[in-house]
Amino acid sequence: MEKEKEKKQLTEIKDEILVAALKLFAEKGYFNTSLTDIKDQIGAKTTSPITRQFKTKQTIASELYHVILDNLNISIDDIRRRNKKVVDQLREIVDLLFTLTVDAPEIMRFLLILNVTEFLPEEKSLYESKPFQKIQKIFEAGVKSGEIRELDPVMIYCQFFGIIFQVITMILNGVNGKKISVYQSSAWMAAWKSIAK
Amino acid sequence: MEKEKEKKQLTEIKDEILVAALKLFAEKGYFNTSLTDIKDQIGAKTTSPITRQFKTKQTIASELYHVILDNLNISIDDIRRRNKKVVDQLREIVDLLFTLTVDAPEIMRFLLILNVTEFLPEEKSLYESKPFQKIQKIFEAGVKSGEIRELDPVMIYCQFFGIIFQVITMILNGVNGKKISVYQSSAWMAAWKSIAK
DNA sequence: GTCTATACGCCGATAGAC
DNA sequence: GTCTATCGGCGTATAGAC
Repeated sequence: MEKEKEKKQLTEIKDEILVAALKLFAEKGYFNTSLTDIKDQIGAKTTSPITRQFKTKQTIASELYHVILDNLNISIDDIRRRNKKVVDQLREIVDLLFTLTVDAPEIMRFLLILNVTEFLPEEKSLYESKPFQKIQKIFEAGVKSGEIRELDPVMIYCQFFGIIFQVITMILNGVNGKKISVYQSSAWMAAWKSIAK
Repeated sequence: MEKEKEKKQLTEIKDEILVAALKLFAEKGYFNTSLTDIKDQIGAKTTSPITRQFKTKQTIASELYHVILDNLNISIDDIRRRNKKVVDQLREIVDLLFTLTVDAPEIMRFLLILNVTEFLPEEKSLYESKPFQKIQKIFEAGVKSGEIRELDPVMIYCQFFGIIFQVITMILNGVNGKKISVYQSSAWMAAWKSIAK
């Protein structure tokens, strides 16, 4: 049996910090969250463990953003591999986003509600990020295959994700209406219908 | 001839501060803007004129938010008065929002891109604000009159403004595509079509 | 790898002369 | 109503002992 370690592994503590930071950023925003808050959240006595792993507070947010986008990217690759038709791919992507909204709202708050460019000026916007560029390739394929109408690419993105993101934002801000699953299918239908041939 | 005043009027300086703050908030965000920045923007030597008119920095943002919403509210009343059909009212509201996007992008950035609740936790979200509650009354009337489909009220809002806001956000972030007027009419058509009977 | 202690800067806000 | 001067506080980040 492995002896219980008091001092945590590097990767372990790093993840712990990222999770804590994500939670706080999503709750209060980046600027309203201090390193002291993060320190309290992980139950440390000082901010040393944090500043050791990450040079600056910005680095935490930056790594967080990358981890989230990378995971999204992997999921989208998986979805593309498993589904042939564009409509099925998009449907699964929407399902994924709503699942995240319910199971990990912090992630969706970070992506949709926080203005990431305000504290990470170097980073690309969501629209220009790898996973969402990939999704725009899917739109393109859909236009070619005749599943999607021949609209301006920017408009396709805006119509589809405008609706999806607005509904998710509502849920994140706590609309007191129907069940989430109802909004999910309504959102999907409206978003798809707005671009489908 | 009136003698040139060195000391500015109260309301005059107040407006000047609000305009300066709006510009900087929209550019860099609330937290990246210091009172010193605002002071420089209005060409004062110290922050005294600012802290005299507004007790705190938050107050500036708060008054700004109210002024913007009040003006929007007035415009919407005017639009409702001048147009009978719901479709015409909504069309004019969309025109107004796009006009603001071109002529006063700071205002739209403040409303759509900044996360207002992060620095004004007491204030209502855009969705719950007076002018947008009023617009939801218009949606309601449209459903009654048969111009709009019988959808969930939240979904009507999300479909219509999801598309409109997403397009405006794209423009504010500088999409390098078609002319704005093209996006404007495309956005209107898509948004209206998504809720029209 | 975590602690104590501390430095440093910046910003918001105030007091009082002019 | 604007200036000079200054205070207090917070938050980031660092240095060095354990």
